[in-house]
Amino acid sequence: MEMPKYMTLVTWIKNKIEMGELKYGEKLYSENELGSMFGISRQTVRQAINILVQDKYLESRQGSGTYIIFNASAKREPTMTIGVATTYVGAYIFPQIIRGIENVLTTAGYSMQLTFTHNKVQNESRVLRSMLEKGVDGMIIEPTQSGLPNPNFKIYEEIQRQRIPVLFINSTYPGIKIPHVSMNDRMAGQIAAQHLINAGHKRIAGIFKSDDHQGHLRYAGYLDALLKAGYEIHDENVLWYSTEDIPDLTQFPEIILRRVKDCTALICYNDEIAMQMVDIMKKNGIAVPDDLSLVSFDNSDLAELCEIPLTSVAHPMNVLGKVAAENLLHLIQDHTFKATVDFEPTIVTRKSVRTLA
Amino acid sequence: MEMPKYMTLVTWIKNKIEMGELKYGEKLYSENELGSMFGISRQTVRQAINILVQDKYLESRQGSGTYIIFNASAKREPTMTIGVATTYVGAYIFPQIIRGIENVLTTAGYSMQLTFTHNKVQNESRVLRSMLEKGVDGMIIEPTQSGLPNPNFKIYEEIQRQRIPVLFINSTYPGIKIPHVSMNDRMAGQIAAQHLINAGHKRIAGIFKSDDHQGHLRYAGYLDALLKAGYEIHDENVLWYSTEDIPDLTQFPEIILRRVKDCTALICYNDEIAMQMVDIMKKNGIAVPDDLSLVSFDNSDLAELCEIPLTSVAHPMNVLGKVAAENLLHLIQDHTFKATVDFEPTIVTRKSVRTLA
DNA sequence: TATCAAGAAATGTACGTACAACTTTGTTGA
DNA sequence: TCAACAAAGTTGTACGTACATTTCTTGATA
Repeated sequence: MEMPKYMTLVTWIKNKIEMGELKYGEKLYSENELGSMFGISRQTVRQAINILVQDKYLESRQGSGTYIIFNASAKREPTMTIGVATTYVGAYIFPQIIRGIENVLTTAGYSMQLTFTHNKVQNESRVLRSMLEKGVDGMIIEPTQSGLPNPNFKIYEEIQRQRIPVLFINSTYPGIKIPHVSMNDRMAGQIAAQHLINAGHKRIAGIFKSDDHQGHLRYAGYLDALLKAGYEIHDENVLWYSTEDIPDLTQFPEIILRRVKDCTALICYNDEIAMQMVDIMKKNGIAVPDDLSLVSFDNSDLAELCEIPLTSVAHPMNVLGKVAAENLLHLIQDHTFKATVDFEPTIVTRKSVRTLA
Repeated sequence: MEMPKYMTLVTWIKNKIEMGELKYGEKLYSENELGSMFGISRQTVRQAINILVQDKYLESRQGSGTYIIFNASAKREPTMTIGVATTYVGAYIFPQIIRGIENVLTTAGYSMQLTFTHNKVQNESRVLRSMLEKGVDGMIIEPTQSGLPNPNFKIYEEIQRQRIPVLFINSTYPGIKIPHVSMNDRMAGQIAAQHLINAGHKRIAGIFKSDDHQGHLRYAGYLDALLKAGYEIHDENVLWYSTEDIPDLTQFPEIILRRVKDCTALICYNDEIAMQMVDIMKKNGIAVPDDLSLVSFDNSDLAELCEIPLTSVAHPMNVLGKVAAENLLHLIQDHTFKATVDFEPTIVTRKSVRTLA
């Protein structure tokens, strides 16, 4: 005999549950019914049901019947662990965000299971599966490659099916219904450009990240401001880069110099890029801010410590982490909680922008 | 009927095991034997045995018999989770260390449960207890307040009793037998002082952290070098500070200025402090390095980004994290593995030291 | 002495019966 | 209308039998 009769019944019932044909709380067929349905004895049916009760798929109530319970989610006892996955950690704004999250979680008695995706979708996939397997009470995820279509959406479906609360930070995947806590990046882009326009700049170049949704939004905001001011858009002044190119950006200064030609200002995707730009400009005899004004994003330590302190649109950083963690805890309590927050950006003025006459 | 027959058999067997009358690996009576011993049918015996198999007391092997195995508590199954507790995360060298650890753990299929103690022993206590409760396969701990006697040693005893591998990073508690992976701080202190001595400096001040064992060691190395060179030690040139004072150090410049009086050089506990010193000196008309040479520790980003780039003794950072994680995984495999590593420090020369004529 | 095969012994699967304990539901009676 | 009761339905306990599958032992054979 290949598979014991009770085993075929086990898999049959499991399938029914996982396909959603038998839902949470519903009553299963009675032992006698199943017996006659499958042409097996009641004892054999009981054997199958016992296994599923052990695996927390079913629950038997004497005198009443056998009921379906969610195997992993609804009946799972809390692990008091929250899975957190950010793209990077090395430095920059990430440690601040993580600190914000950790503070809240620890205070609430949770612990944080932290992983980094290095902005690779395969890693995101692996991380999410691992969290599902370990059984976390909730997840805070910084989406990877959010500018591109997301291949992990099947996993997100499974997570939602298991009713595990998830919150995105910094970005989202367009078209996925998961709450997010981030800076309003479009408004941030708009503010950055507007700041330069107010300072009298008319021809403004931009460097944006192509594989992040954030990059797209900041670019959109940049366009908003230019269009509102009635200035022309020049495609040749916009440089898109993807994550893999970052280390090389300083290696090819001519590409950048070509973009900023005729421009009096440049908007950089983040402080890190802006700092590299300061370096490139210095080496090529372009003075910042006298010849070229710079505005960047995130207002990290780098903006302060840069040779020419950078005017930068402030990222909430540890406040964002704090709010994300708090909202996730709310979500765990109440699955209908509206957890999405868009932080209003503010700009911090330093010395990298020159006001034109 | 008060208690079902199969239940009385369950408790009887459980008792036999817990009383030590049936030991690990031994064979239980056969189902038929138990049946006749208790005057019950084989089916009923099987019901009892099934329960004990589920509870990990017994293990049935077809054709052979039923055997006693360690019950759940003694035979804890791996959680594939490593608890990591560092003091801070906000920035500085910590993200690098954490990245190093995370990389190794993730590659090996483990996940990292990360917490921060903020260098408070109460937090360390809470964190360790939580890890014990959650059940981690190993721990990487950065000791808090390692300069002071450790009040958590009871917990460390319990951890060792449960044979959970632990590894300290960056520091240790003197007198506790737990392996550690850190920089050789005494040698680092010695190298820092020697570098200044070689540059012709004779009167060298120092700022050290009093509540870290690291601080004590770096101070000891500083003394080593001065004594070896035959220079006098001046207590009034050494400033000790504790963690709580850090934000205030720039608030009381006169305390620092008093210490560096008559000195041509200053050794700072870390880059963060050194950077504050640069600030204070600038505000008080003391030029670095012309009037005062500075050497610091850790060789973090700050050393590079500082107004006056700092000569600093290099901290291995992410290599340290990597090695710590690797050694902990070794320890999990083999509890006798010698996991202690002292990294040999090297000094990175920048512009904060002036060579005296 | 070593090898192999048969048989004994153990657990695994499957069916059957009987009754106990409990829950649900519908009916009866005050 | 409500409470008590009865009946039906469901799972829980317990016994029995039969045969399958696997492991271990033993004895015969080369």
